[in-house]
Amino acid sequence: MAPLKYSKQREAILDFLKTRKDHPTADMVYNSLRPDFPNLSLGTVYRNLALLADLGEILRLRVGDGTDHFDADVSPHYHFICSECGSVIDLEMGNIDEIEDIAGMNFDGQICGHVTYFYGKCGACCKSSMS
Amino acid sequence: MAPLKYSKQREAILDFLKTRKDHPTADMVYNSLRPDFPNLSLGTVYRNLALLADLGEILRLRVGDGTDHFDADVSPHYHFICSECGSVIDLEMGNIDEIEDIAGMNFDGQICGHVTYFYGKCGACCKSSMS
DNA sequence: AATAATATCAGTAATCATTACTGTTTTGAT
DNA sequence: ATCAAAACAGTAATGATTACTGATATTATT
Repeated sequence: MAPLKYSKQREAILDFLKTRKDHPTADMVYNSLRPDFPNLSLGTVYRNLALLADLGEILRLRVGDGTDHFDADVSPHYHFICSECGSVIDLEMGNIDEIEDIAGMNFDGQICGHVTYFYGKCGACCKSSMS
Repeated sequence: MAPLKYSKQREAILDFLKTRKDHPTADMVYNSLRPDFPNLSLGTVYRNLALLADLGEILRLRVGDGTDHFDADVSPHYHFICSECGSVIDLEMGNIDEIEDIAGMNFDGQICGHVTYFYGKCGACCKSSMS
């Protein structure tokens, strides 16, 4: 209904996200692209991140630190958030979709998805806190 | 270091939360208490909810709808969020703590917690959408 | 019961992430 | 080359939350 037109800003935002494994926020994307796009608008970054997330080309991560993070890896996987440094890290783990079956056992609605974030102290923070 | 003093506003906020199973937001708490506390301040509600959450007397739920919900039931349990009506519903389900072990298998940090929210269509919305 | 110290309050202003608006520029089809 | 509309930059507005300020309430001490 609303044909999508090309924009080099959107392409740059998606390309940038694909080069990163650290799940940047909108503001990080904005600041990283500013050298190449001196008059890029923060609103453009937000609009395109929302659009790409709606299209399913990226993931929007609400990790609970007050600002959304984004991930160009849309394959099913989970995330860990370090309670100390705040970094968001991919987890390599087997699937746990059976938790939806467990959750649905005594529930009269339809469960069709879940989000899970793991918390704790990341490897780097573990090392640096050893005396 | 900072001795806690009694306040009837804080007591009322906690008491109110204990009467509810629908996980109200700060604004809902505020509006529900206004008849009894005509000059209650929204800031007071926010401050006390944050304080109670820090003390572990209530849970802060970041369900992803942009505004935090609160729960006076601090026993371990999970939540379902209806994608249609937005209601937050307690789930009665067995424990799934083994997902932390699964997540930790190929991870070099320490995992000490997780949050999981289940999404879908609640029982009421399922019924009302049947023609 | 009066006093003093300070936690808490009400009311308001400020902050921060995000979204909406407006007039201009780009895109893509004719 | 022309035109409709998608997208833009820049800015204003929104909404949830937090911080500030001077007044009030609570608690311990006299």
